[in-house]
Amino acid sequence: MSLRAVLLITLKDEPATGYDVLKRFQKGLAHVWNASHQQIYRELERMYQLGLVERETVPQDGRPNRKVYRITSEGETELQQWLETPLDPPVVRLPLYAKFFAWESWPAEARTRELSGLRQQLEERLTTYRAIEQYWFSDPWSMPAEKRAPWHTLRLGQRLTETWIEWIDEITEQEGSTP
Amino acid sequence: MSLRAVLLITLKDEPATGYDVLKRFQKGLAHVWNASHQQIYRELERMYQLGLVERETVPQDGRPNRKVYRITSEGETELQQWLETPLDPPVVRLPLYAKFFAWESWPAEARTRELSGLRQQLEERLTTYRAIEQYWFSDPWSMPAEKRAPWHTLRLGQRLTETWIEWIDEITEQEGSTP
DNA sequence: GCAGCATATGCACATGGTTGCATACAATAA
DNA sequence: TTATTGTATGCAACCATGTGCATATGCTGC
Repeated sequence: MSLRAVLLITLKDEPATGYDVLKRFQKGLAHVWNASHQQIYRELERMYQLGLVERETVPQDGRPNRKVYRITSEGETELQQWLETPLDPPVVRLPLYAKFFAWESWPAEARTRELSGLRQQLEERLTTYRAIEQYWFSDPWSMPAEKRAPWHTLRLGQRLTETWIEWIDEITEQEGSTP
Repeated sequence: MSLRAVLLITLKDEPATGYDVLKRFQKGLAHVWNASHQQIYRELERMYQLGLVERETVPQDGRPNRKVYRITSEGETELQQWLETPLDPPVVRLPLYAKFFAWESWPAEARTRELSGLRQQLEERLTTYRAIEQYWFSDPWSMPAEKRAPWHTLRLGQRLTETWIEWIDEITEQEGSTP
């Protein structure tokens, strides 16, 4: 259901084809949401069947027609409802935790690789976050609240990533994972 | 694949029936991993077909037979391989983020409900974590490393939860979500 | 005496997501 | 010249997970 909501949000902002949405995900929304082109096309078709979006087929020569989707009032209602319904608490299910429970069988060398690899990914993520922040939100408080809102998600992402990194550093120090 | 690994880990620790595993999840592992009884029975059956576990059927009267599963050497190998392969970076896909991107359509009242509800859940989770820590890990450094390992996952859970709470508090202060 | 829970397993269906494959052409780079 | 990338859509199969239902009985508490 959440993918549907995300699609409705982005279509509300501006009508788009499946391909356009894919690009939006890849460009500005990758740290927030992601979906394969398959998932997007399928969901848009379903939403069309349900009347949540309408579409206009724009012919092109030499290429498949562009299907431009636009949110309908039914779609707006659906979105509104979703926004007003509190979300389920997210399920915790981290495979990494499982590895810690198998400590005895987990070779120290593999552990080092795992944790340092993860740490590097997290660092890269942080760099991305910082770049996005500088580019889009260099002065968030001069923005109106609705433009500023996405900045909050970025900030949370940053902090959670930082917490992860601190944790990894502590463990590698304590359990001697750096050989 | 991770559920399979988790099952292998817990079976390695001690042979068990599907039901036993379910109870282990509910008791000691809920904050780490969870799965419905359906998922467990189905996966155990599949693993049996693949030879990763063997089973002994213990008849009982008046009740379905107990099928006690035990890890095989093929299962051990599989687990070993899983432990040695670094995990994929976890996918970020938080529906809450989507709501922030729909700020304009998100009624302040719904936002308050959402965030304060979430905050409460997080507080409860923290309480649970602290209780587990006191009960199982009151003196982690006196434990051998392999017993202490699960404590690290608990610590990470705590810190991430705290980070979330701080973030919520900041937002509600800044954007005035507390009426 | 009966409701509800614990024990113990399982089928069937639905939803959400991934992966592989297919089509078709234009523009750009090697 | 050929290979790759970008535009644009879609089918089919599969994997992971969740939900509802079914079965059968013993034990515990009201």
